[in-house]
Amino acid sequence: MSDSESRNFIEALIDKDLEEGVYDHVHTRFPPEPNGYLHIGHAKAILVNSMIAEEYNGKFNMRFDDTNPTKEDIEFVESIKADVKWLGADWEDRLFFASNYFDQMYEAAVKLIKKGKAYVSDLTAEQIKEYRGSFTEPGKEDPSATRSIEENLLLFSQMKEGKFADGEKVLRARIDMASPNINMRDPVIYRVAHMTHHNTGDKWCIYPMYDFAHPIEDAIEGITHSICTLEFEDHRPLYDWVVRELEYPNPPRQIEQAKMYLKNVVTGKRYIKKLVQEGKVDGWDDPRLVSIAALRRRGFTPESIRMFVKMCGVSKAQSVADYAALEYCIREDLKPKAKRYMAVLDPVKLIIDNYPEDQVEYLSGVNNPENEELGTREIPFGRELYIEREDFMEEPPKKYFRMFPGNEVRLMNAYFVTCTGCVKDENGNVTEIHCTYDPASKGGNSPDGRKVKGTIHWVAAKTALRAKVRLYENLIDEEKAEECGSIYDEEGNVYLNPNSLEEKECFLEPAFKEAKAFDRYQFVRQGFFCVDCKDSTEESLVFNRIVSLKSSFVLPK
RNA sequence: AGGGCUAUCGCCAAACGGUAAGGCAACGGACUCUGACUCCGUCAUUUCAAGGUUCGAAUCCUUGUAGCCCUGCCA
Repeated sequence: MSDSESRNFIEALIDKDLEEGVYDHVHTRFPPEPNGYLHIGHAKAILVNSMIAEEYNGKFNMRFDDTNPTKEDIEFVESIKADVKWLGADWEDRLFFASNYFDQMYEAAVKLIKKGKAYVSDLTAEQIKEYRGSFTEPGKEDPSATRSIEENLLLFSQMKEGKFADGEKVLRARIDMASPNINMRDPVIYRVAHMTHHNTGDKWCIYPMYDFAHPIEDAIEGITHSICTLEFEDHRPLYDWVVRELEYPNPPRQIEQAKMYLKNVVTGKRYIKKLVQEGKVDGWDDPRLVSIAALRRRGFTPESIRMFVKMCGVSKAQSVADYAALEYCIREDLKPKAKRYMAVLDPVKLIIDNYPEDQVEYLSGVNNPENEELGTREIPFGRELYIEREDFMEEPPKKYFRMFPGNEVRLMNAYFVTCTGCVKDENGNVTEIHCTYDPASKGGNSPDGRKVKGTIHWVAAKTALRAKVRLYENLIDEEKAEECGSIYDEEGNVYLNPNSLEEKECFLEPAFKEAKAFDRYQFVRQGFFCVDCKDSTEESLVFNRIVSLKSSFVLPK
């Protein structure tokens, strides 16, 4: 995942493990709980795990950590699988569910009880909390802790058999009620929950807690390096305790890395849910969001997200990545892949006065000058065209080299034209621009070798296709955020400008007739666009702007 | 008795006692049938702070400071 000179801390740890013979191979996993949609933050977890496996010629597992039926839903399993697959993380035939290990987990709990390392507690949730102590005070011994092994075994099997109501009994690990690490103060490892599980149905009414279940899942699957996020650092002693007490031969090692955050972007389920419910966004895959589904619909490629994750790197320092870095990655990826077609987003008519009235001719255009494999296409040309309103100025500032009266420019792939003037309505708005063309400059070059400084794009009026484009604005100018009605999170960070979706009617060249969902194009000087797979129909295309190009000519004040 | 973790350019991030990589962003300039792209150049005498050890410190020691996480029968 990076060059040999520059190893991140995870690679350094793995290198050391391999060198010292702690492990002789590498096996990682991505263990989501199926309780929501995946977002850009998960992409890091997925890709760091899978890329490490690839790098070390190891294996990568997909595993649903479904140990709490109260929060999970089968609905999410398929969407998570689809997203992980789309990102290119390959679990081959290793798709697992923690719930399939419930028998082994039960046996593991019995083993702990037999070792005197676990006991059934009669305390209520409130009492357990009270007995746990606080940051500055040690906890108190659970009165149930003195029960005999036989009694514990009996009680635990009764828990399993459904003899107790939810919350009536729990199984606790016996560790250290005075530990400065609160996770070690006899953590609950099994609770009673009479609930139908999406995978095991009504077979179980007791379910293992994360801290107990996770190390067992890893150990069963032969995971070597269990990569998780920083907030689990305090849980590592417990993770190690579990695999040690259960006497697994080659226990996995937990490694914690920082989460990935993006500036001015929401990943919190709570916030997104609210946006969806209030109708502020179109759903979990609204292109303004950063769920994997939204990024895909917006037009981001899996390659670009992989590039982004690599670029951001791995460390333990809490950090917030710049959205600009993600945009760089998609531009970089699409540059050689996207066909560069012409589209006019803000049209104004251009009339070539010396071009024959009813003539239509076809001109050849290269689809991507940087990638010949993308071929060429025929573009119809005629007397009346549409050009971008911003490509004409009656009184141009210095260094403006597009169209203005008296100036000659190139119509891309077509002819040199010289602007002769414009027609305005009673309000002074330009309604028509006039010019003359040089028939000798067909194809975009003049035989006499004269140069023009400007090249502009165009679409022939008669054959133009109409479509809808959406221009998203997700990089928020913090100063203007308030006036555009932005939504803030609890800490006051801007995370969505609800007005940032601007829809425009635009004109396209006829070649777009072939456009399909997920086709990506570069509209000359307008950035990269993707055909929206959700909203496009046979008759009407809808494009989402994936990312804009860097700023072009900006009018001087 | 509180514990754990982190601090290197606007944003990521290397450097593991031998004299501060790289990428993004930004800014100059060249080139151009996309004012994009590409190219070339600039961008940390200094690593949260203050002391100390050393010929030599971002790296070791001391004392501070700041941020994040932990008192679910969530993961």
